[in-house]
Amino acid sequence: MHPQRLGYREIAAALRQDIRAGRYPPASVLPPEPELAQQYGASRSLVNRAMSLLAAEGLVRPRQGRGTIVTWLPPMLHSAARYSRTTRERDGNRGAFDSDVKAIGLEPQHEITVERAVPPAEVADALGVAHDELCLVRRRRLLASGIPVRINASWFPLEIAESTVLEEPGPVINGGIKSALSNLGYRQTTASERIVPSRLPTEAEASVLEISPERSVTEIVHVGQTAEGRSVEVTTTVAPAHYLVIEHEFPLT
Amino acid sequence: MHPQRLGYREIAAALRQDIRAGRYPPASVLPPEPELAQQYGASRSLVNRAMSLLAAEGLVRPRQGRGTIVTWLPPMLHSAARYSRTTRERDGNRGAFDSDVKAIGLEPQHEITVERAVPPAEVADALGVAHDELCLVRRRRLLASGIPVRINASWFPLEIAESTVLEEPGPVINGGIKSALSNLGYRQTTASERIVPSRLPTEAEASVLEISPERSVTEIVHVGQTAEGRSVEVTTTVAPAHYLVIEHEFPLT
DNA sequence: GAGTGGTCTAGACCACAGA
DNA sequence: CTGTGGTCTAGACCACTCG
Repeated sequence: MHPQRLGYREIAAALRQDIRAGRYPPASVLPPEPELAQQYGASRSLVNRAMSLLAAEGLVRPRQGRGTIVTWLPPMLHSAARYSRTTRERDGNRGAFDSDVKAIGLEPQHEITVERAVPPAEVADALGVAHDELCLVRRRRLLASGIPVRINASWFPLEIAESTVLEEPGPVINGGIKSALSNLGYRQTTASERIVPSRLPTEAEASVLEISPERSVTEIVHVGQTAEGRSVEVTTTVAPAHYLVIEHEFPLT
Repeated sequence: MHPQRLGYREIAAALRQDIRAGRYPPASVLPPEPELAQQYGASRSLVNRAMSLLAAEGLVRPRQGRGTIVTWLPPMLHSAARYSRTTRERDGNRGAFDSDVKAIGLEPQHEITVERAVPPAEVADALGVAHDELCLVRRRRLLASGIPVRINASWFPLEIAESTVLEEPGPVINGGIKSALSNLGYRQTTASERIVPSRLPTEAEASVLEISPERSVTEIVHVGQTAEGRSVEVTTTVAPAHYLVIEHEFPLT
């Protein structure tokens, strides 16, 4: 099949190209490693090492006993402007996510849970609540044909969110979270974001996103404030690195 | 030395901890792989695989014949607010970078080149010039004790920058680029940025940043515009992923 | 049970840097 | 020349999934 002996980087490159070219579509299963080894005239160890590269890049997700699933999603999903401020505020990206995923022939899925919990210290500080204070948290997990693409957690002080529309379970809040908060008398006028482009996932994140522990993630922490300077919403986003592109625009003084 | 047999992830974890704890400081050289193999009671193959993990994370840079150099830099350099808008505009981050690097006991270095070149299509489009039009480009490479930390390229239309202070070589432009452009009659009022948190480097980038091809990078494309909507400056930043943290604040409408 | 990926070894050869 | 990391093999055993 392949005339020359290839190195594991070259095997990875070949598979990478096949995947991006659509020869192995997203959510499909790659041929087993022994078969690929034969195709490329290499040992299975070598193919396995090539696979580790692709897994770390996020193109692929090997699972013991089940085979290796293609987790690469074409640029459409990452691409520009969709995650811009206006869209995000309008509907929490739900619509944009759904149409992006459908556009590449996959099935968008949402999992939403609403609960009361003590936020991590970083979030508590941003919200200005005590480290042991219960808050309301709305968690979402977005998937494309079973591939986890992003997780969100939106935190609100109980004082604000208790027994409001925010505490209702269900996939959509009419007009979005910021609109709902505004109706409750907490209109946000400024927001700040901290972006960590790449870090290793926590164990919990790796498990929920179904990625290997060495696959890095991008984290965005969004804090919304009212005109009085009160932080009323902290939303954290964690996605496997490369599933996100971020755009923003700002005035220069 | 180590009672139990460790897996390569565990060996990597042990080394990771040692590095972060300062047992192997930045820019120092790790013990050779055979020695580590003996320490951990494992084969060299295993240690080598652990090293691949650390290299992909960017904690370490193994070089044939020379040994494995620690390239991890403590959070101080990444940490918040330093790369915020105000600082970046003030002095192109030069001061902040120098003091960050010195604070961890390393030597900051800058390499600056100024030349005329045809920009990549993406930059040409952003500047609104033809794809074959010569532009002025100021390139910088920032290093900490020989470890490349970041590369920048600032592009300007020749029409604006020809024979101005922007074309002078040398490390600093008094007051920064935006100030210089303002003095030339091109005051910027808005900027937009596109952030690609994680992607594989081009060959050229991997070479200039001295990273392996599978070590991902973060890219920021910054476009500055005048009140008339003319793009007068495009600055691209590429850094090994995890050397950057980004913060910004914006008004909500 | 059969087939998948996950891990590991022992040893080998190579490319490169430096004394 | 020696010692470094880079690559590769052949084979082994394990853990997991599914029929």
